[in-house]
Amino acid sequence: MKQEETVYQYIEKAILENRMPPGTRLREVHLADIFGVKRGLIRKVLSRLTSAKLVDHIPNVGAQVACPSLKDGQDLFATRQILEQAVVRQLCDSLTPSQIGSLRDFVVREQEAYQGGDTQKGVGLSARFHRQLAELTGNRVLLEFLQDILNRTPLVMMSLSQPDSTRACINHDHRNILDALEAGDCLKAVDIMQQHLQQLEGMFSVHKTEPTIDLEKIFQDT
Amino acid sequence: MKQEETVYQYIEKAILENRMPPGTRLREVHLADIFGVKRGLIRKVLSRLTSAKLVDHIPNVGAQVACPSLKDGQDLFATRQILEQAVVRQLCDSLTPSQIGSLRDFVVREQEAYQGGDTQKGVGLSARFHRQLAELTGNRVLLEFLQDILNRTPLVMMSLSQPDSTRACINHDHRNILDALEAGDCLKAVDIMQQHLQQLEGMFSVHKTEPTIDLEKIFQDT
DNA sequence: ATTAAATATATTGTTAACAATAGTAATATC
DNA sequence: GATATTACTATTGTTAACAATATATTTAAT
Repeated sequence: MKQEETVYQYIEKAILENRMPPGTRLREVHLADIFGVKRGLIRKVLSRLTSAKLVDHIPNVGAQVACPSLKDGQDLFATRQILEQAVVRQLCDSLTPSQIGSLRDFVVREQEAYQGGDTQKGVGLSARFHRQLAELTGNRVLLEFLQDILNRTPLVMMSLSQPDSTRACINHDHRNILDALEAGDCLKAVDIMQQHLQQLEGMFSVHKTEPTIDLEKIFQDT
Repeated sequence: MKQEETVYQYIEKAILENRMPPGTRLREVHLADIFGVKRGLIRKVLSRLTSAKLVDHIPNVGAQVACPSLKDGQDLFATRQILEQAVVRQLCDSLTPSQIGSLRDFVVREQEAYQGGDTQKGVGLSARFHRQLAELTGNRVLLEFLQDILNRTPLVMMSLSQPDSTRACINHDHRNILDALEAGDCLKAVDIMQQHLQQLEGMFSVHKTEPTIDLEKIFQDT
């Protein structure tokens, strides 16, 4: 495969899997040495990751793993609600039995991963489930947008939620969504999706408040 | 302003205003000469325009103004329906009188442009109206996605619609949407938006069919 | 001992030269 | 004359050296 693509995916994967916490510096020569490539190539990759909002770039200083704000997370989830509810609504009267079957396979594999203690894999498969739903609409623009959101979500959760919170999709919700879709119960399917995402959002938005370093307050007693 | 940004916006503007038809070759040295900048800078700009899908890039051959397919246009409009209906739904019970006022100013300016024969300006202001609605939701992710769609739309219309078709937003629709929003009639506002976009989409999807160069058919009598 | 200034180092940003590739024209071969 | 081969030109892609900037360290001054 094309070298640039390989390096891009390595770094992207490391960010998505939360192996590099937000704020981690990404030095060009360092990365170039690690992957055995020239600095120019790293530069292109970092530039792409920056426009994907997985990396923050400060001119003349460098790149670091992105640190999404609380508002970023809220806007992300609000938009995700819009898109995923639309996805479910559209799939409700268009899914074939074989498509439902392949979705059920996903859910089973996801459950196995969680039960086997492989949370990392479970989280990945959860995202894949949501992605798969979008893909089945056949709308590539919609898929692209949702993929964008799904990619940014782990950083949001990492930045803003407690480390002990499980951060996983609730598996039975996925199953219930499929049941409702199979039954053609559109309203129910949308409703479960809505609550499902709301619950996920609840995992971070409660815990941390916007880090508005309010200098006023800090120096109020000086 | 930063040189790269300036050049980016010049080229972007030329594409958005349909001054360069889809397929137009964008040669690096040529552009570098025109803007009096180095080739490396042009390269970065073209790369960014490519990920914005305004430019197609063929490895080792070069860049050209993007040629969106019929399916691209359909997916774009389907997603736009989802986003803009959500925007209207959200604004229905949150718009302040002053916000409605500033939106009305937009519509007036748009109408003046069309009546003054400046279709170019009118089309631009139409897009600005839709953008403004999204901006008033305060959701930056949503705005980013809709802006992306609005930017790609002129190329879709150019690629796929008849040259004589007016390609403009119907001005009174905008006014009617505002009226419904002001009256707090959410269902009506959404309905007008839906029809409005459907009408816009109708301007291209009817006219041209996917250019599936079906070699089978061409050589069927040989 | 603290602050300020100067120096050194590390890092990003730019560019000009080179390499690789694709497209085009010219030449040779049948 | 049509086709294949070769040489040429235009264009994109890569790289190593250089420039500019920011950070860290040292030195000097009070």
